[in-house]
Amino acid sequence: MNLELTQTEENYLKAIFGLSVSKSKAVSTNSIAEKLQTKASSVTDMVRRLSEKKMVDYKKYQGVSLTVAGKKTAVKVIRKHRLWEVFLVRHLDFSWDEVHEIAEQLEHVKSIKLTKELDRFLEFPTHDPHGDPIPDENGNIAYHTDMMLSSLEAHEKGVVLGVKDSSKSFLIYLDCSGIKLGSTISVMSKEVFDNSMKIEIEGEIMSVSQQIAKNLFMKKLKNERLISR
Amino acid sequence: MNLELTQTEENYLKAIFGLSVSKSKAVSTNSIAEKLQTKASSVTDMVRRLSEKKMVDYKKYQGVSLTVAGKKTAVKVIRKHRLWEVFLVRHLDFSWDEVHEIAEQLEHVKSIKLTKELDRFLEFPTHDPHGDPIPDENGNIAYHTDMMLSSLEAHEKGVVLGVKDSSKSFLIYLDCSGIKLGSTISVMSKEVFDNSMKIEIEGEIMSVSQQIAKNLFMKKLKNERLISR
DNA sequence: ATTTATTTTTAGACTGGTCTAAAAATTGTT
DNA sequence: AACAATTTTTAGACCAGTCTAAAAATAAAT
Repeated sequence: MNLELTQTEENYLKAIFGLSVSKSKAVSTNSIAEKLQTKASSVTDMVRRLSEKKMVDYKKYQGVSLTVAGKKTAVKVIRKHRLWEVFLVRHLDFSWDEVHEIAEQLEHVKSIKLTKELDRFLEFPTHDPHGDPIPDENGNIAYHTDMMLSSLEAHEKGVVLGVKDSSKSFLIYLDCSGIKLGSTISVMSKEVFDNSMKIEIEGEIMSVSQQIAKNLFMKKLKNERLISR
Repeated sequence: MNLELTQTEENYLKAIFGLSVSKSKAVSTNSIAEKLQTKASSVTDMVRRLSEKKMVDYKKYQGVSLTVAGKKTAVKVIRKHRLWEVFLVRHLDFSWDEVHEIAEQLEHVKSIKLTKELDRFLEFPTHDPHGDPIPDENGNIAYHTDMMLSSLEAHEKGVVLGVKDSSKSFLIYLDCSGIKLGSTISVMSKEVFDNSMKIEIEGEIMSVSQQIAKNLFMKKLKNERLISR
């Protein structure tokens, strides 16, 4: 058995990692299949291989969870992915909704020195262009425990730190609406019946659905209205 | 049949391209096998596939040659390889003997915009760290027709432009000897019996074998001795 | 608790890429 | 021209990764 991991295997580990963040329990075959756009039977096969390589714990019909080695590998790949995203946006003029698929390829390039030097070149960034934290060399992740836009109340304001859903369509929506990382948003009012919000951003007033508001990480700002009173 | 090329297929095209530069005739199965460290039977299989994809012309027992499409693809991959090498050396503190294997991975990342932006970011370099020319966006390659060190005569001097053999061991040898791109070398004398040369480089005097001298591209400099006469 | 629905796994087949061993074609030598 | 040596191709097998279709296990519903 070859101990080196293929790109596919790394992608499986990443997917399992992503799924096990929210649920602390074992991850189901079907959920992995859905996330990777493949079939459950393929997942079963792969999970068995990863189990032989001691990357996941797996008991038939009981789902999978990452071993320490598996988690370590997944985090390394995520680190590379996010570092490349920073590079693409900062130096190659990509916008944040374009970088994902390219980073998906770059994340599998194998060279410890490469990752290290890239990190240094980028001056040790802590977050990628979507606001997601970049794991450090030892695999530690500084999750930001900030609130979502949806949990801000009327007359409060905050700064956009990142997105939870980083699907292309969502990112494009944000671009079109002029919502960027670092944008300051003031909540004007909240509709009771659908939880949509009227917000003000750089002078513009617009409405966002709860769906949108639930996917924007915000840093709440001291409310100036209170101060000026 | 899938028209997208796999990394392996791209590597075969690159190898065939490399082999057909020197020999204008069709390339032999064995030479490809040797270059790619694989077996002749594997080459036959792959060449048949590439032939179906109209990337090579192939007649049994008659060797292979690239079609226009095949050459175009090969050159694109080489372009990406060399651009990444420039990036690694210039911005990530790699030395020229370390970059090859990483560039072998990066060259397969698929994104037209990526290549374009990388080129711009690097300010449109014309040569990679080994002195090899970087094909332009249209696939044109500016081969330098300069001479080898071995063809310089005693009392002549020149500047190191690049290497022909870019094997790791050779590059390491050059590093240790203090021979760099841009170094000025003066030929002191040539031994008749083994064609080795006594050279002077940055004040140091050393001896290089013909083997070495035949693999260094040089730009001959006007001989100051002649001028001062 | 038995039946039904869902999830998961197996079995078997396909593709891309590789190999070994043997057959076929080409080239070299006398 | 005939034999030997070399090169190239075929045949058959294997691994990684995928699929479909069917079987087995688990979960849900009555």
